[in-house]
Amino acid sequence: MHVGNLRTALYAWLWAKKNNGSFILRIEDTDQARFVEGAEDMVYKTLRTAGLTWDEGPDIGGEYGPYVQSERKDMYLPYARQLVEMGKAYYCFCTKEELDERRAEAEAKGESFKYDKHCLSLSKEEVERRLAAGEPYVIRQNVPTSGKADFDDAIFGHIEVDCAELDDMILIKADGMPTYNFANVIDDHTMGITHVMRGMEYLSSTPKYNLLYDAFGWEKPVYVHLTTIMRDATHKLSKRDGDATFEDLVTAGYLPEAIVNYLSLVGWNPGDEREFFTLDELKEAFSLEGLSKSPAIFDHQKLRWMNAEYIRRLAPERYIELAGPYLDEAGVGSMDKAILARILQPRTEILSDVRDMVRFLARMDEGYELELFTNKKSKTNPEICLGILEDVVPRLAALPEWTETALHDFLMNYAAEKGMKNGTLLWPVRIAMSGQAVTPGGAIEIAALLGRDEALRRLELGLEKLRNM
RNA sequence: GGCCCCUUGGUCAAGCGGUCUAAGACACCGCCCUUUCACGGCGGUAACAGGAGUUCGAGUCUCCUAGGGGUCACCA
Repeated sequence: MHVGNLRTALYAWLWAKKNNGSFILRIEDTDQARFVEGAEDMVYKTLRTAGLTWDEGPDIGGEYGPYVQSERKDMYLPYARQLVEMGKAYYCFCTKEELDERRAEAEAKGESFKYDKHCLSLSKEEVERRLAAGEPYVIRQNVPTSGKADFDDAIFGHIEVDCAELDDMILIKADGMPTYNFANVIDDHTMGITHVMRGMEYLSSTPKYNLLYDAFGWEKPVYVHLTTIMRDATHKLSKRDGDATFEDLVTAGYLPEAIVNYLSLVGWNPGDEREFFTLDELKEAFSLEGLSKSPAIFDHQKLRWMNAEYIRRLAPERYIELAGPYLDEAGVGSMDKAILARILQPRTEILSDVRDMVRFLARMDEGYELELFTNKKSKTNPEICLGILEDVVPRLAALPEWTETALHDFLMNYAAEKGMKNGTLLWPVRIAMSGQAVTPGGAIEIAALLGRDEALRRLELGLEKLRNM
C-alpha cells in the first residue's frame, strides 16, 4: 500500500475512533480490467500491521454489507434509473471508440473536449427500442448547462464551480458496473457514511457528486480532502516511480509504529510541540484543524531519525527479537545477545543496518591496511601499536577469565599502570580484532563477543602484520 | 489551455491583525562527553515567493503577478 493511502486511512481511522464512530473498510473494485491479484490482501495486511482495525469490512461483515463494490453491482442501476426518470441522467449509446476519436480531434485542434449531450435528445421511444435491441449503453449524469455546483470541504472551505465546466460523467458503464464517481455516492449514502477523507485529486470532481446528492435529496457527508504527499517539490510520491510502499519500509527495517507516527505528521500537526505518539495518543490529539492545506514532501531522513528513536526506546529483549533475523544473516546469531543489544541498539537507525554493522564479527577482512593502526587522537601509529600488542597480547592470553568484566578490569588497570591514555591501548586492540576503523562498540565488547580463541587469533594476526611491516 | 487548490528556513511545520528583531523538529555546522563510530548534552547557520492595496499597525485580510500541484477517462 502506498504511504499516501495509508495516511488517509490513518486519519480516517483516527477521526472515526476519536468520535466513537466506526471505521469501515470498503473495497472499490469497479474497474475489473485493473484487478490485481493479491492487492486486496495487501490492504488487509497493511492496515493490520499499522494497527488500523476496522469495525466493518468484507472479511468480518457488518450490517451494511456487502463491503465489496463488485458484490453490490445490482444495487446501482435502480438508482441510476431513478435519476433518468427525474431527468438528472440519461442513457447514452455513443461508443467509447467514437468518443475517443472525437476527443482526439478536439485535442488536435487545441480544444477541450466535453460530451455534447448528443444522446440526451434521443426520444424515449428510440431509447426503449435500442435498449430492447440489446444495444450497449452507459448512463450519464445530466449536468445543468448553467448555474453553479458546490460543496464545503472541512479543510478548504467552500468550493464552487460553474456547471458549464462540468462534463456529463458516466454513472453506469457499458459492462453494467458503476463508475467510482457514482458508486461512492450510492454506497456512502446507503452505508451511512458520515465523513469522507480522501486525496486532493477528488476535490475538483466533488461538486458533481453533490448534484447527485441533491437530486436524491440525501444528506451529504463531511468531505475532508487531504493534500498530496510529494517526493520532491514537483513530483508526488508514487509506487510507479519506485517510491517505497508501507510494505517496502517494513521490510527495510522500519518499525510500523514509527512509520505511522511519522506519517501522521506529514500534513498534520497537533498544535503543540509533541511529535511522538502512540495510536491512542494520536487519537486523542487528532483534529481537523491541524490538517495542512499545502502538499508536504516525504522526508526519508526524518523518518529514519524517528525510526532510530523508536528503536532506542525498545526493551533490549525486544530489540534482539527484531534484529535477530539480521544477526543470523550476518552469522553472529550465537553471540552474546546482551552485549550485542547494548552496542547495536543506539546505533541502529533501521533494522537492516544491523547486517553490515556486525559482519566483521563473523568474518573479518584480514587484509586490512596497517595504516588503520594510526590514529591521531589516540596517539597511535603502527610502531606504537606493535609495542603495545607485543606486551599486552600475552597477558590477555593469560587471563584466567574471558569476560567483559575481566577484560575491562585488566585493560583499564594496564593503561593506568603504564600511564597511557585508554585510547592508546584500546585502539590497537580494537583494530586488530576488527580490521576496520569504525565499529559498533569498543575493544572490550568486541573481545567479549568474539570469545577468547577468536579474539586471540585476530590479535596474533595483527601482531604478525605489524612485525612484518 | 480552461477550471480548482496551494505558497513561512533545504524538509516537516507553529503563527489565525499588535506579544514576530518569526517557535519547535529533521538535516547541516561547531563544541563537550567518550574506547573508534554512534548515543547524549550545549550552541550556531538558515524562512514570511514578488508587487499593489486595506489598516494606526500585515507573515496574518483583499487583489494582481509568478511558481507549484490537481483535474478535465466507460481509472479510482
